[in-house]
Amino acid sequence: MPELPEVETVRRGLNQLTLGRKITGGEVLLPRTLAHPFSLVEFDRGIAARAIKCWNRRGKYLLATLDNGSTLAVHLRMTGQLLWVNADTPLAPHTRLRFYFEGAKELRFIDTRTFGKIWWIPAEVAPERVITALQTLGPEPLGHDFTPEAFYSLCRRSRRPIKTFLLDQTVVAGIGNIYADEALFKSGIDPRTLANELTIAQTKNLTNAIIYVLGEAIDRGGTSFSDFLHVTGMNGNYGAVAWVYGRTGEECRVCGTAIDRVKLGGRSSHFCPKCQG
DNA sequence: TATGCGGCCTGAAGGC
DNA sequence: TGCCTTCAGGCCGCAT
Repeated sequence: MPELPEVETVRRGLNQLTLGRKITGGEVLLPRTLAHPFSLVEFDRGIAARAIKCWNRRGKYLLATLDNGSTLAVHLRMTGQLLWVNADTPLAPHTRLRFYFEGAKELRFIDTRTFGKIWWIPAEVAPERVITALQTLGPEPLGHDFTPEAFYSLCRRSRRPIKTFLLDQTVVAGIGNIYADEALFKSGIDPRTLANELTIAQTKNLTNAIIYVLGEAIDRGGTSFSDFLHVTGMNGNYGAVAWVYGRTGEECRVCGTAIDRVKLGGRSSHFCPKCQG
């Protein structure tokens, strides 16, 4: 599922391929994919004849600024993919939305489980007013605001298991199940540990581990655990080096102990009972 | 206010 | 072989 590294990889790809390109129109194949506006006509009118100035990222949100100041936003959720293809490329199953571009190119939104969302927001409306979750997003983990001190201060106020805490996008933006497990392994912390029971040293280790695993995954072009594809259709390759995620029963790469799995907040957590004891 | 949990959704995998 | 159940998980809304 796309987390920060995958979304960042997609953003970089989109900036290479679509910048300055003019959208000629769109087609919404699954109406519930469109979160805003509700009217398909208004959406089509909003994006038509607009060029893409740049793609930015906030947490797991992709935000494109168009040449008239309006915003095109995309959240891939679990299985969403953006693919840049020639217009004559056969339509893949689960294609939910198509953006037509000059030069017989298309940007297609493909989403098996249909959780993904797309917004078009006019220039006179702040994106945060429509996508209200943007108002409460926590700091970017690879930004200057994400410090061990600030993170420790937040941890002190929560009695949730640290794994559940990390998945809260208001705490830190962009972390999902995969990288939460990986960062907790890297810092030697049991995912069931209550956030407010972490020591200063542990929160510092965890902060550094989050920054490390996210940075490494971006360098490798995102994970290939599940449905993630680069905009050109290439797989990322982080999955080959995962420490614990998706490795239940397999030997820990450090100590050889079998990787264990527990449910926390309805989500699977993978960990090494010895290294994270 | 903080926390937990169900629902949404579809394909894959496992059990019978 | 075919059917049924379970599982995967990001986010939202509701209940406690």
